[in-house]
Amino acid sequence: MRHVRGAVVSEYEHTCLIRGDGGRTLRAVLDRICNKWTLLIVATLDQGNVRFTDLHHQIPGISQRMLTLTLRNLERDGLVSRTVYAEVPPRVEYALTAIGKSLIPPALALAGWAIEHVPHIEASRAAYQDRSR
Amino acid sequence: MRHVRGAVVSEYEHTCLIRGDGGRTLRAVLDRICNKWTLLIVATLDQGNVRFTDLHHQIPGISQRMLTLTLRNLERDGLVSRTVYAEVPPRVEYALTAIGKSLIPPALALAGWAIEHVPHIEASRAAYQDRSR
DNA sequence: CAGTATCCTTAGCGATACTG
DNA sequence: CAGTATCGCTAAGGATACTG
Repeated sequence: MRHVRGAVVSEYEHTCLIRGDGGRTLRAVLDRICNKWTLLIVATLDQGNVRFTDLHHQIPGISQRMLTLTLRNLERDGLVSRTVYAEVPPRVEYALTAIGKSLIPPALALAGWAIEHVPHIEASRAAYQDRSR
Repeated sequence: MRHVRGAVVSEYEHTCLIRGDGGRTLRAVLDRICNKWTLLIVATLDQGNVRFTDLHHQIPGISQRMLTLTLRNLERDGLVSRTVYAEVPPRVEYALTAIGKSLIPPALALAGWAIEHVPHIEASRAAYQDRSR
């Protein structure tokens, strides 16, 4: 319960965090986060410094192209740091920044919700299919 | 704390919630949630029963088409209920189901993160732009 | 009021091949 | 090792017009 201009406001008002500016702030995040590989990469980088090839091996199914692109976006947004070592053969290590790390708890909240509810959602989808036949 | 091949492993192991099945469960949710309108609609429906036209007015910028499509998907996944009243003119009310409501806390976690970090992220993007000029 | 139907553009992604 | 470059597909979404 919260108070706004003296009135007691029920829980639903919290959702103004979501609807706030017409959803623009939330969407700014969703647009960066909700692509196919970002959260997987962030979760993988949570173990510390990781090299390009290690990421490639630890994330099944990702192509070099998408790994590079997603890492560039994460670097550009300041969630991931990229360190190049002047060696031969070249070595590049990626790591989460403080902001990158701070993304993990909310991501875990979503993952927890997923694990809890996805089975029911899939059942619901299947039932919906049957109805329209 | 857990041990892997004799080494002590810290918190990062929590992220197996995300990486678990190669990220399939999490992606099943992200795929439904991360489109442009879903979370906005869910947040708007948190106020209770809402009619189609009310949703249309309360969500700035959404087209009839996308409102219908997104609502259908939410209904199909069991997050939203749809009630048709046999009246003239027609009346249709949408509401969150229990599962739909349960999505709000994780969504708020993400929205909170967004509000806290998006300014810094945008600054980082701008700086990145400048560097490549 | 509460939708459908149609057309169209763009962004995301995969596959493949090549390189400093 | 750590990437680029190019091509091609598909799905998301917007604009507009129509309807039981």
